[in-house]
Amino acid sequence: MVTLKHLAEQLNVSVSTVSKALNDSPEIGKDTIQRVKELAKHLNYQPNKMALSLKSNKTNTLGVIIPDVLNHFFAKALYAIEMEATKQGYNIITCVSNELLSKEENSLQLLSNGSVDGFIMSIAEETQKKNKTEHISRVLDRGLPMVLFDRVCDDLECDKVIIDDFGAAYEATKHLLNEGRKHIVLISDIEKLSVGKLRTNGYLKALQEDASYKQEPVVISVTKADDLEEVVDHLFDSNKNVDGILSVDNTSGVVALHKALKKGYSIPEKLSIIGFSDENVLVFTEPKLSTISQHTFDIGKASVKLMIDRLNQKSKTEHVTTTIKTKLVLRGTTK
Amino acid sequence: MVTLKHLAEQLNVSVSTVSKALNDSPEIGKDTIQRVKELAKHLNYQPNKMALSLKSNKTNTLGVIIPDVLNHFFAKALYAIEMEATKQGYNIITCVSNELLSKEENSLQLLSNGSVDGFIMSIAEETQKKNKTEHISRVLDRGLPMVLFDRVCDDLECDKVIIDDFGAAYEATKHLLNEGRKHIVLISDIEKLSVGKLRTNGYLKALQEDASYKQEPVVISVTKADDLEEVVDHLFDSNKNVDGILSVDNTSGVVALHKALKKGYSIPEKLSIIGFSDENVLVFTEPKLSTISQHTFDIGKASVKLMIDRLNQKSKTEHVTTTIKTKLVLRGTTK
DNA sequence: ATGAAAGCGCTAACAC
DNA sequence: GTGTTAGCGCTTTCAT
Repeated sequence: MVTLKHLAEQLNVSVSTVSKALNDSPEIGKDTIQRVKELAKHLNYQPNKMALSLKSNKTNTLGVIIPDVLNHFFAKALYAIEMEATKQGYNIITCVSNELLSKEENSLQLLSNGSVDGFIMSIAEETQKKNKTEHISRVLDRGLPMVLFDRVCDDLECDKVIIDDFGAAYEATKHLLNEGRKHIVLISDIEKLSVGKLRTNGYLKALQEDASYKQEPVVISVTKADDLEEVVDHLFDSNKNVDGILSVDNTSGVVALHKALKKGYSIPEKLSIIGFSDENVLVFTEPKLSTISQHTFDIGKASVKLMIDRLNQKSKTEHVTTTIKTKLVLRGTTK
Repeated sequence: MVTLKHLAEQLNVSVSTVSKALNDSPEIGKDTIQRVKELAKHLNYQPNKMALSLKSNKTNTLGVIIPDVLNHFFAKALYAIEMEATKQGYNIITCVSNELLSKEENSLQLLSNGSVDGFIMSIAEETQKKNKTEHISRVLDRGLPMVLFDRVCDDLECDKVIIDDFGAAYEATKHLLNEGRKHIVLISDIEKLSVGKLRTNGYLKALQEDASYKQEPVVISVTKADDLEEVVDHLFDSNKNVDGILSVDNTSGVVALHKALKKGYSIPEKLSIIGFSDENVLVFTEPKLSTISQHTFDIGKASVKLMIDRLNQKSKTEHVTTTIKTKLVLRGTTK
């Protein structure tokens, strides 16, 4: 690795002269600057990142902790975060909590030693279930900024990026109601998560507000351990006259569509389906699934922006929560 | 941030004493060690990562560059890499090349300044098409080790993790032949990639070796710009008597299955389909898609192991190529 | 216009 | 058993 010292020796000047020259200091003569820069380029000199960080106490690196890369939502958020961070001159260190509290604690702990300037994170399922926040507060107390996205925690004082989960589910349910649906079932594999509960509440609220809707709400909660296909099969068996399905997670909408078609439901004539899925599943559906689009890319991007803003201001300002708009995109599975 | 200096001042000893005590040096008295460790724990002391790295010239961080996080194969590889790296005490800095040569060059350049101890990477599509390798050689020349996985380049002298792409496709084609299939079509959206070419060659070889197979091979190459569903529709229109489909990429097998069912093919009686897809798509298929399992998790894990081995040995040994076994998993879309 | 020296936080060879 | 010192690569204040 080429260092300032090497350049200095070769040019018979001091290290500090080289440093200043490379930083275009007005103290240094034009010709010297020229000579230094030429050699630096020629030798492909790169300022050592660690030395820079040690000196400046800034790493230009963000810690990103997501619950699951195999979940397309988080993969896309990660993608957006990486894009935007790169654009802003930041690297990202990625950790996957695997929905586990212990891994989340561990990652936070390990990266809080000057490895990163701040964290962008979405809370693990286990953490939300157990409602643990000390490991996060500890980070905050150390003065490391944190942006929470999607799965947040109201008790924590930090910047957040969310969508209007309640409103999105409410609106989707309203749409089904307006289609004249009389037996709308909600299916969710995220009932234990903050976002899942909000979405369910949106669904319940919409039904409740509709005086002409007589049916009891039906919430089908699937866990990771369950066989999703079996649960969906059972849904159709035990709700013979279902005419609307709202899936508030990534995959169950697609599965419901497949199963419904197989059972001979005519879609969307007899049955409407709306999912929370990403566009990536559309290629696997026919008719195309109507979805609530979360604008995942915007969520990731906004998280980085919030973080950079926070890092760039010395004075502690109020924490902000950005809400990304969702959009109900009607396709082939709704009227 | 708590430093050795803080501890030293509070305890009225020197910084080096504190350092040695925390590292259990035999030079230091038992009681001193005790006192130091207690205070360190109490103050939640964490050794500064940057100082450590600067001193030791090791970062305990790996640079991971993948072409596309939204591709489930790479997401899973990333997951495995993160898991194994964490297990071995390494962090990973993730960059997404987005299949672009320029981003790949950029990431490599930016992280070659002492940010990472080595790189684990899979080559971008554009890079493979243009057959550029200078940016990679430059990294290698600097003495930074690199492990290439999946999409490798034969000209580069470094460790590699691959699967037997040729053999896997060959074996799958053989299976279709043994089923008595007489009109087997290959579909691929990765014809431009090293792995795609190898798989196609495996298919061609198997057909060629079978004297009783009279049909000309049919290779349908899809690009990102094409509408996959349209191409698949066209496949069935222009190959009326197709009775076997080998999809060598992630998604086209699933799409082919859906389209075939819609067109009324009885599967697997009249038509067999084998995909290279990950298990994650199975929930969307009925009957379940038969696939070539790539053991993606093992690929990621092996990459990290190779890297750590390389980092742990001073002497330059021969570069090694690890081949991960694939497995043909027969499910509902084959006889 | 250039250089010497200090210091970021840490380790380790070398005193005492 | 503990302290002093130098040095990792860099920036920056303060001399010259």
